[in-house]
Amino acid sequence: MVPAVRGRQAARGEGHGLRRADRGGPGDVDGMSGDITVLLGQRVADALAPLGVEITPDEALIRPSTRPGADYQCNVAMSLGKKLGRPPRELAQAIVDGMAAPEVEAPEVAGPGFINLALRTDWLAARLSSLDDRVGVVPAAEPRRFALDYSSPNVAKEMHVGHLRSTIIGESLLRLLRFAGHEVVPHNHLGDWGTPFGMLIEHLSELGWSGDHTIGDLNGFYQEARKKFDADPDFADRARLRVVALQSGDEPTLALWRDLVEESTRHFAKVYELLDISLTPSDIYGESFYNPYLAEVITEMEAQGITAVSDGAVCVFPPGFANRDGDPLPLILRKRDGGYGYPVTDLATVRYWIRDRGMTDLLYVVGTPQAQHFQMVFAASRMAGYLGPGNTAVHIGFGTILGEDGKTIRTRAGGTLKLVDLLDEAVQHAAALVKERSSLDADEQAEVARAVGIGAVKYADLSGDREKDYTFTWERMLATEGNTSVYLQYANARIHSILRKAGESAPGEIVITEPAERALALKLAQFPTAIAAAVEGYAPHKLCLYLFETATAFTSFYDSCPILAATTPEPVRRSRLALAVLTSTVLTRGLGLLGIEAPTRM
RNA sequence: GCCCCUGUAGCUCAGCGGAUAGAGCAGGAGCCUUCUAAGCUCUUGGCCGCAGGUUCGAGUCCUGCCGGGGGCACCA
Repeated sequence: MVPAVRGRQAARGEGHGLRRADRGGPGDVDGMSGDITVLLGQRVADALAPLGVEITPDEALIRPSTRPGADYQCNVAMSLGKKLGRPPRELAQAIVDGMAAPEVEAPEVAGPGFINLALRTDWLAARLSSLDDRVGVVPAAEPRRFALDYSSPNVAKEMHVGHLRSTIIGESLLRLLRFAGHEVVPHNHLGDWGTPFGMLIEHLSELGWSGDHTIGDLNGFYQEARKKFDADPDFADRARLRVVALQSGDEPTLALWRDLVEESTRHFAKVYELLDISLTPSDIYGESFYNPYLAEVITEMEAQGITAVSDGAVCVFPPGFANRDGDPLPLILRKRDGGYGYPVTDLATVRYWIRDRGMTDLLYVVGTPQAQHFQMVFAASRMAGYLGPGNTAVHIGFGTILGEDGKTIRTRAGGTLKLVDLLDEAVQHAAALVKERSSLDADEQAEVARAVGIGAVKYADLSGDREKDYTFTWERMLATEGNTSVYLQYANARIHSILRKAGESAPGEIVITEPAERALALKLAQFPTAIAAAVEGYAPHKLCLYLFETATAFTSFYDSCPILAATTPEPVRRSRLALAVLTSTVLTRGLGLLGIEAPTRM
């Protein structure tokens, strides 16, 4: 049985580096914080200090409120009252009495000890007027250095749906973390090494490789090689010799291997371009890259006495992991036959990025089935000292994409769905939708269809909790209503339409009078909170939800607050234009952080 | 057998120990001579899988069951 070429995404924590304390800059205490909940939390903390209670802004338990007349609530008095032995309502009142918060109306104590907080509308307006295109997001005061492993397709195979989520989620995290002020080095952990390459290279060699094949040929090529391997023992023997030749650096073998890698890299680049993914060939750190370090890693771990030989294999047994029989579960570093076990590559990865590249945090965007593997790798890395106390390693797992039948998505014939085919279909669906609705010319429609189709695929992937499976349906994905990228893009396009028609009217000072204006303004001011939530949890869906709420707030505003109508007084028009511009900035920026384009016309 | 993820409206999903659990779709009722109706407004719809526990307070935390998915030594 020949192992398939399987990489990270084939079938496949700890604490993380972003605590709330990392949020916001030094401006937190002087009212310049991007995140209003941090600002309000600081106000409450300041009010508590004279009472001899020290808390962080986070511990003030500021939460958005759904009650009429309140924007936020503070829940700290109940829990704190218990600890201090004071009635919660009394403590809440003491906080209210001692609170100096020019941004809020008079706070009110309610119920068992809630403090209701309403932002002053004029403060809100002034704040929005002061925002630039970062919309209030303050870069991290103490930036981290992240090594981000995502996408990770396999050489000699076309990308398929199994690579989609890692690629999309990873790209969004890359953009989010960088926007939040962190350093991020992406790396593409290609499946480009191991026993299957013996078979592939041997087959390639026998065919007389001319170098002008396409990856489409290579997909079938893989199957041929495999068939041959299973049917012809002589070929199988030659394939095994090729593995040895490859690993010992035989130049003709390596040359063929490089051809495979280069051809695959060209294919990946094409898919990445279509998907608007940042990864380039220089971000490739495939399995082969770590090959030279594997022996050292094993030697080091042996020298530390943390390895054991079991059934002839060199293993590490991180505590707390058991197999079916309840026996300790190993990470196999070196197999009985002398070959390397795949865990050692991941250990070498940890060592390389932390020790050699000086990263502080490691992120792995890999399917949830590999959760245990990563837990064990991280545990072993701690044992070996590759991960220190100041480092974190996080497995960013995600669920499976399901077809409408609830099973893993496949072609009608039952084969693996090629990613390019899927994306082409998305663009085609979008093109049909655009043609039906749009008055743009054909070229513009094609460009919009691309943005809408690709955006829909990405948004569908990003808008739910990433740990859950999700069902892939064109109908829901491309719905023009509801929480979809199309709805967000449309809202943004409408704004641009207004701006084009605004003529000599320019955005001006924001003055809030109407309820719909205030609701929109509040949403816009919460952009930094949404970014912080998405970054802290490595959870792009939190940004999606925020953007959807912002878009609905805008369309309600659009409906009830005419901007360019002749009856709208000039100052109001200028204020509303400013709100519209800011909304567009938020939507464009937000979609951009998800890796989705925001066309100005649709 | 052990471990991980998961169960919230008919459907797809949010929900951070806080007040009466929220959206969208679908269903029902309205709204375009006015900035893109790919839109807006109103509305019906819930034993948050079940049972205990923790506490001022549990969809949220803990324990045990039940259902769904996944993983568990030489493939990667």
